[in-house]
Amino acid sequence: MVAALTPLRTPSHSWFPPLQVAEKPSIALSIASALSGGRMSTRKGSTDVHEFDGMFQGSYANFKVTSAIGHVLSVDFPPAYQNWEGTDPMDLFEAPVLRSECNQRLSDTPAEPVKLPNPNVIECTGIPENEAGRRIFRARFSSVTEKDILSAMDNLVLPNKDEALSVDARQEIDLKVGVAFTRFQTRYFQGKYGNLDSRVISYGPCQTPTLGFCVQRYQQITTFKPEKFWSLKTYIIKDGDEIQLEWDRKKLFDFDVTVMFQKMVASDGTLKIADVSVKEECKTRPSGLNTVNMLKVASSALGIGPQTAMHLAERLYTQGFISYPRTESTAYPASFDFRSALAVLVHNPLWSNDVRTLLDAGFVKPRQGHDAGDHPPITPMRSATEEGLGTDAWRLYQYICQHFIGTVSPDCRYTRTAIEFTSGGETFHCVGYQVTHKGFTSIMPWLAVSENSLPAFKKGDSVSIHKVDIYEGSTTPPDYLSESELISLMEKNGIGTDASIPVHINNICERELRKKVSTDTTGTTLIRGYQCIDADLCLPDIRSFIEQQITLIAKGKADHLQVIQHVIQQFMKKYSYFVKKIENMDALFEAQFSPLADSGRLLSKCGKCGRYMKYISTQPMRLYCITCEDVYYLPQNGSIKLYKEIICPLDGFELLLFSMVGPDAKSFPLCPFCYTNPPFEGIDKLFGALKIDDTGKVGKGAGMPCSLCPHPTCKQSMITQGVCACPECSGTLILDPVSAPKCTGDKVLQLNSPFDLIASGCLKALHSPTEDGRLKIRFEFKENEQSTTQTNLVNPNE
DNA sequence: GCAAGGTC
Repeated sequence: MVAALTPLRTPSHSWFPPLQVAEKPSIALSIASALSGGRMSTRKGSTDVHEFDGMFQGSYANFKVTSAIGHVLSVDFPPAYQNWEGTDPMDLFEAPVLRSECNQRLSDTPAEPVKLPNPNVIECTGIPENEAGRRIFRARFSSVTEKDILSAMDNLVLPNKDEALSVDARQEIDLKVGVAFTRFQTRYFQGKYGNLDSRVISYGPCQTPTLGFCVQRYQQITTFKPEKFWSLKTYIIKDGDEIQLEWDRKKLFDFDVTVMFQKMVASDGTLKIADVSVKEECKTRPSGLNTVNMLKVASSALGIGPQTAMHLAERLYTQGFISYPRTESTAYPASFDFRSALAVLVHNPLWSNDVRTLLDAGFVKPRQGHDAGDHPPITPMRSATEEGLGTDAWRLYQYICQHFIGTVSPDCRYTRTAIEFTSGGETFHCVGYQVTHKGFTSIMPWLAVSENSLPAFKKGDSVSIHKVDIYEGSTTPPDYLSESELISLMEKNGIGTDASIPVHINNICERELRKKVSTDTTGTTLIRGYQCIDADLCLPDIRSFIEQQITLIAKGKADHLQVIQHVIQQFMKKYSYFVKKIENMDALFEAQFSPLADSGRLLSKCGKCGRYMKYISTQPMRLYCITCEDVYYLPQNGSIKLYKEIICPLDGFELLLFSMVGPDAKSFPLCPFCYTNPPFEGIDKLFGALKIDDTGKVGKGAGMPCSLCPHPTCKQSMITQGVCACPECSGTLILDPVSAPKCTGDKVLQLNSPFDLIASGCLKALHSPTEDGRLKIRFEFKENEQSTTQTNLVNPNE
């Protein structure tokens, strides 16, 4: 599972030290500590580099250990496929994909700084593939312990390209499937309904089945039909106490039959004690705490959601209070020092008695759990107080401590006494519990066995019946799916991982797909839609299918390209069937949402039919022409109003003025049609409308406002409004059409697009003419809460 | 604006 990589060059003349690259910083630290016996020096950087001297394959060597930070490469579509308008989602399945660096550079490499990425990491080291003496190994260990790391170093293996290829395949499949379905259904429903009020209607092989679990339970509840049932409750009086006996038949769904049994028992009048059984039973202590179990307890017992719980746990980890919080393992490594771990907790009055007893009288080893080959279970490392941590962090820490102490405490032992009675041919019973050893339940009292003592009964004796009643009850639906139950279902079905489960749950909550209220939501409608078109789309099998296919790649049983092609083809079939049958889902949306024509208010005349369009102000902001049935998307996160009733000379649409929010917000005019359908080919490349960021990725959502338009005569275009080149970027300064000048003689300018303004941090640009005909331009920038100004002198016509 | 999965 965990791997470190050791590229080593040992040609006879040049000698390079072994470099080890772990998958994440926490593991680099563990490896370096284990190999150096804690005697290493650490250089801080984007990723820390730990250095120490030691022996490698029989020679002295200066080791360097560093790490990646999670995945090295992420995957996305090329710019040409980023445009929602111009791309048929179907084409995405066969589109090329680009891999780019996620968020990291290895901070120390023998050659050049890191360029690119399991082979990924190998390429990152910058050592050419055919370099003489390049030797690359993989250290495989099953737990991050000194013993396993040392033995992994003695048993190095060659890197496995198949495993890396299977990860790449999953990325590509998830991207193509998710994005294609998401874009199609978002566009389809946003183009028809005005009150969906969500930016996207997303689909994904993890998030959708997760939502499916919630909706499935919701459906069980709403379609539940309660049924009446009846039961016999028989009472006796023993030693002055009334005792209620349970009927072995529990309940019957037929009243007349229940009455018949009641008469049989009542006419007998006595109960014979048929059996008395006394058994010693035990409730076993927990095994080590892993992430998923911690999240379940946090949600159900502490009321802390998965996302928050993970944040708290990460903070507790970085502050040294607990061990690494992301782990699947519930088994401790054989070498784990429980005594030291316990000793850390001895001074906290809350559990000092329990801990002292365990240290003095002897503790037990935790129950054997599951060893996933990653980090040990989550364990307290340092003593803490509530004041030092804050309430919620403290409650989580307290649970982690109690759980740990529980794991090394004895099992809880109790005596279970069951008495069996017969009367009129019917059998009844009562059960008593008597705890003999509290064991771990004294530190985890919520798991305690509840005691109830029974008077002494002797087999063969008889007692008279005090009364026998009929109890009428009714079956009840299950509760809404709790977060804790959802986590269990996801884990059981292989949906997400310990790291991503909180993210998926958060996604469906944030996108308002899952609500606890008992009303239909977009989420329930979506799932009902999949159910009637292609139920596979919202079932967990969709994830297991992908996982099972890419496992073939990882195990070298199938060619990665063939697997990707096969899986993509399956999804293309599903996609085209879904598109063909979307009206079945639409029938459900129609019943729940209002058509665009009934939403919003009239604003701006359509250039095609001359009638006013509807402005939909719920996100995403857009215009809808009822006559033409066309939708025009607007810039988001701001306000929009009509702009001086000016008509775009290119298409006859009425211009709008968009204003961003905030104190220094900029405004710019736009034509609703041009904005998403730029009239000039290559506009994006010519004028930098689409921002290219540091990673070379094209920014999304930036359309063409008038201030980018190269129309030669229109008063709003860049050509007529442009003043000069911007000294800060490659753009052009444009006269701001609306900002009122604050000082006489000054005019407020803005860069060629509001996106540039934000990108360069420029708040304002004021200009005033100078005597020699040039313009004095003062720029105001804001960085780290500090405002600075810069003044430039320019010739207006250059 | 879109997936999932890593980690900060």
